[in-house]
Amino acid sequence: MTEVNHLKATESELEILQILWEKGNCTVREVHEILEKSKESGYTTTLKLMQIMHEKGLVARDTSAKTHVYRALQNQEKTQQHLVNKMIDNVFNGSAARLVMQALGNHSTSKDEINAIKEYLDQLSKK
Amino acid sequence: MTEVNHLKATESELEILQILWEKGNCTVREVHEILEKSKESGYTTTLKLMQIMHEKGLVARDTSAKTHVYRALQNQEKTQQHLVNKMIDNVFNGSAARLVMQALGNHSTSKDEINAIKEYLDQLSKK
DNA sequence: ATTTGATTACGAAACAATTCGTAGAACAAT
DNA sequence: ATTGTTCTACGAATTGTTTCGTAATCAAAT
Repeated sequence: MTEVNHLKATESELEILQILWEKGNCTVREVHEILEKSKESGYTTTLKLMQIMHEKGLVARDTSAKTHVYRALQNQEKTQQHLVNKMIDNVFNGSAARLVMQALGNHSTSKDEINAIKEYLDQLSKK
Repeated sequence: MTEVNHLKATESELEILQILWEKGNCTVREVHEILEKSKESGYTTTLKLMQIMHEKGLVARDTSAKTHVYRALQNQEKTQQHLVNKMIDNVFNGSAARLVMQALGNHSTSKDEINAIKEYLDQLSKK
């Protein structure tokens, strides 16, 4: 268990990681433009956040050109896993099943999604 | 849609709500003793937190005796729902299924739990 | 070459959350 | 009634996060 990771990202940092995971490589401006859609905040705020993330080792950046290019260093799955586990412990008293049902209950899920999950469960059962 | 709720609890406040949900009515000391097991912090810290939660309307308290007794005012399911939805949006790009699989993958789930979820899925399918 | 515009760097303000120390009230035990 | 213990109240320090203003740098356009 080499815990290389476990720099916990803040709420805002997660939003940015999110974008980097999806887009791959981004400039500050690109990130900022996406952020702007759902948020009110200035460009230098985004910049600062990404600089801090770099200090913390959450992202890497290429500074060879004037405009720096960032990419996520945190692994998406690991981060998701970590957050989900935390949530199960903190909010669902350790019951993954409860969280699952809660998640499926409201967040109207398509038949395809439901089937995908069923298959997944079958595989799990076999072990 | 009477939004009575939606005072968002902080991380620490959630831990306390958790305990109150499980135990029902608690004194500060009871809460603190449980908290202590997983956390390093003083009694007055817990007290202060619970006082703040009272100000915010997250908990009610009975002050008729010297030692006050607290209980949660936030509804557990609603709070869970809210947090899960937020997580699906923020961290799983809107896919509940992804969260579910992530949740089940690592957090070693018992056969009983898996079966419970399957049944639940069957019910969902029928609609 | 000068202006204009976009970029980074960075300090510091503003805000939020957590932690604790200390004082005083309540009460039980002596 | 005095002492010791447990409790609440509350201010204030500490720590963490987010926000922005300003200066410096660079490059493109005039």
